[in-house]
Amino acid sequence: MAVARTARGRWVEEGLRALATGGPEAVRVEVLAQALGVSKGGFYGYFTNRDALLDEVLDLWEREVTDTVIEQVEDGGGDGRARLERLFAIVATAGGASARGVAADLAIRDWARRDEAVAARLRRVDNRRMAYLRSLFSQFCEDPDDVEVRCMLAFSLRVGVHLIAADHNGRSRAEIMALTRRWLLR
Amino acid sequence: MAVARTARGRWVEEGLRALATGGPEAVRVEVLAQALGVSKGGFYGYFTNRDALLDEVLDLWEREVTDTVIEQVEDGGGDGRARLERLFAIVATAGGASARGVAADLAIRDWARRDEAVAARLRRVDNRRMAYLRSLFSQFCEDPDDVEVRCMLAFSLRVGVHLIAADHNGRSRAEIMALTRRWLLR
DNA sequence: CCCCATCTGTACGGTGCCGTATAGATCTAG
DNA sequence: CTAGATCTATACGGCACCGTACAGATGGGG
Repeated sequence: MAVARTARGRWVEEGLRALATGGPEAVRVEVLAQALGVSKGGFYGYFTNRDALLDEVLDLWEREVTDTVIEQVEDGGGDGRARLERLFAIVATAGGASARGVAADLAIRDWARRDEAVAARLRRVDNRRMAYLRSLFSQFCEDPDDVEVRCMLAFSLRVGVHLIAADHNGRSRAEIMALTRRWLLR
Repeated sequence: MAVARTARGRWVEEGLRALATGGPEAVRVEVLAQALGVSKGGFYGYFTNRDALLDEVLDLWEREVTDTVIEQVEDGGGDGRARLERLFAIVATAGGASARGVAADLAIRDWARRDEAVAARLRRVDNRRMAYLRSLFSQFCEDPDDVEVRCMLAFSLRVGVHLIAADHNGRSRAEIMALTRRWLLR
């Protein structure tokens, strides 16, 4: 995530950070102001109100999330399986720069359950992701039903891994994830 | 969910309802009071504060969620596959009485991302569910790795289906879910 | 019938936040 | 340097909510 040059952009970025870690309720003007080391006075020069900020936070998320990962995978080349493996690897490194991205993703999914406008945005993003996933699985799966099943499972796994708290009979989550990814690619 | 007889129980139930639909932030004493047609005066006779209520809401959820479904599945008998099919069917009927159960489940998963105490409860519940799932898959899968993979996929699918907004190339979500369940049982 | 325990309603102060108003600071052009 | 424009800080009123205090109602034993 590029550091915003403008003061306005800094508000939006800080908003996304707050959304990722605390959900939409945590995006408060006065709290963001303090985090930015600024008073809230200027905020209403840039945004008409808190909702306008939330809208732009979602804009930023939508822009960031759709393109970044897909480009990263495509740049490496290779066939469908190779690209899927790379995609899985990128998603698996949740400890790195994409950690906040994942958190924002989860926060927004939960938010979309209560807000139709957010749900509409999520639908756009998910459809783009799903289409990309479909294009990769299609390269080595004949049956379109099979493709769709694998897409749904892969996508669910990506969400579920961060939301499911169960252990695995002594094995580590990472091991199970590796086994599962292999299963989805067979 | 049995209707609570006691006033105290009514607070907890209403709290769970609020949690399910609006997340933990939506569980407010004064709002619940209005929903119950009562003033908030009495609340502090039953609970020391709002956090104590949230704790009991989680207790209620933990009790309800672990036993109800498993019993329902076990009562029908049959082998592992039959029981899994019944389990899937029960979970799929999200429109019925379990709709609030699913919503609470999702709200608590999101909440657990920010609250370690909630995460610990979720771990208990998820481990129980995962253990049950494991016992069923084990009945027709030799390889324990295979069992673990199917459990993780089935569990992720159950969470993901409510959180993923993508369409399916013209097919309905219900169709894809049916196909996916068959895939997991093969 | 009355007394005490228990429950419920109303009133209050405190806090964290929103959005507005306004005054000061800073920066740019002439 | 000065005048206007632009950004920032502070102060304010309002609201929703928490938790406390207390006063009235209610309802079984003596």
